[in-house]
Amino acid sequence: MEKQHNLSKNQKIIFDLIDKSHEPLKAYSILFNVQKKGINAPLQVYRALDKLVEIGKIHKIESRNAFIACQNSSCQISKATAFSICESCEKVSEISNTKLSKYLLNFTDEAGMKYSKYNLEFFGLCKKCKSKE
Amino acid sequence: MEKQHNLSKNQKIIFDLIDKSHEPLKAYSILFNVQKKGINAPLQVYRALDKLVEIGKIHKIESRNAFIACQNSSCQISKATAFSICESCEKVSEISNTKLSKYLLNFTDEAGMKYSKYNLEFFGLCKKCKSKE
DNA sequence: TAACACTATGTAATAATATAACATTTAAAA
DNA sequence: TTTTAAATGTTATATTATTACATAGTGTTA
Ligand SMILES: [Zn+2]
Ligand SMILES: [Zn+2]
Ligand SMILES: [Zn+2]
Ligand SMILES: [Zn+2]
Repeated sequence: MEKQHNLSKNQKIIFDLIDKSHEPLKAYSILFNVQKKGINAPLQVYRALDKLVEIGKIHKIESRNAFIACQNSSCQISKATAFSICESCEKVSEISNTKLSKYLLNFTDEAGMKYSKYNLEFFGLCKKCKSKE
Repeated sequence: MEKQHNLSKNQKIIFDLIDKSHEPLKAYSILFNVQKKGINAPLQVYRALDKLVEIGKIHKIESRNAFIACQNSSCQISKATAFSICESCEKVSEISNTKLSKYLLNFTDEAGMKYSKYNLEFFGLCKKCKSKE
């Protein structure tokens, strides 16, 4: 059972926008879209994003500086994330694969270190783009 | 046998700086450090960085917006990269592990897709920082 | 209730990261 | 040589993110 986080006003506005979106959203595009709701400054957006990332409701796609809602209700820890990114249409999907996450959380490096946190981004062509080639 | 890339003047200056460094370097820190060599503008740095990433001489640490020299002579393709990042001292090491890369390059997602390119960043505490806890 | 700690908000200014546009030069290939 | 591609130089600007400071709400506890 995960801890219940009651989102604040700004957090809820911004989460709802990201959650409704079918593509990753960038901070300033979010800002533009929530100005009618009274959020006027970048910092208001970044603060909400930081919190939402921290509690695992959204993830940052590092290679794109963009944010998507978590698709995996069990990953609200937000510490072991994997995504597939289409290099043609920029479609991003979260990968929820138990075997993969187990493998990576058990991975031991040369120095014998294990890591409880990782971010993995796969790149390629999505099905749709592949068929168009 | 990899293709030999003869670096241009700016590329060589910037690669040498990154290669000598014991930590990832950020673009504007690079700019500052090469101004005495006649490189004056951000774009000159970014162009060299883009090329060096493309040919696999350096990698970008996406979560840090910083660049390190490739430690793995066989990965000049620059398409399958893994790093460990210390969240305390920010030390970054490239992970060269055949089993890991084989596992990830063979990974098949729910839709049956395989990916020939990925970037993986592990986070934790390095040995030194762990012992200080 | 009052005092306190903690979280969130509002606002302005600015820092840090990255690209667009255009002119010129150099190097490699045909 | 002619042509093509790659690299450079320069200015301006776009995009992403944080610092600093003031204020307001929320929950806890004395
Ligand atoms: Zn998730
Ligand atoms: Zn696609
Ligand atoms: Zn490498
Ligand atoms: Zn460390």
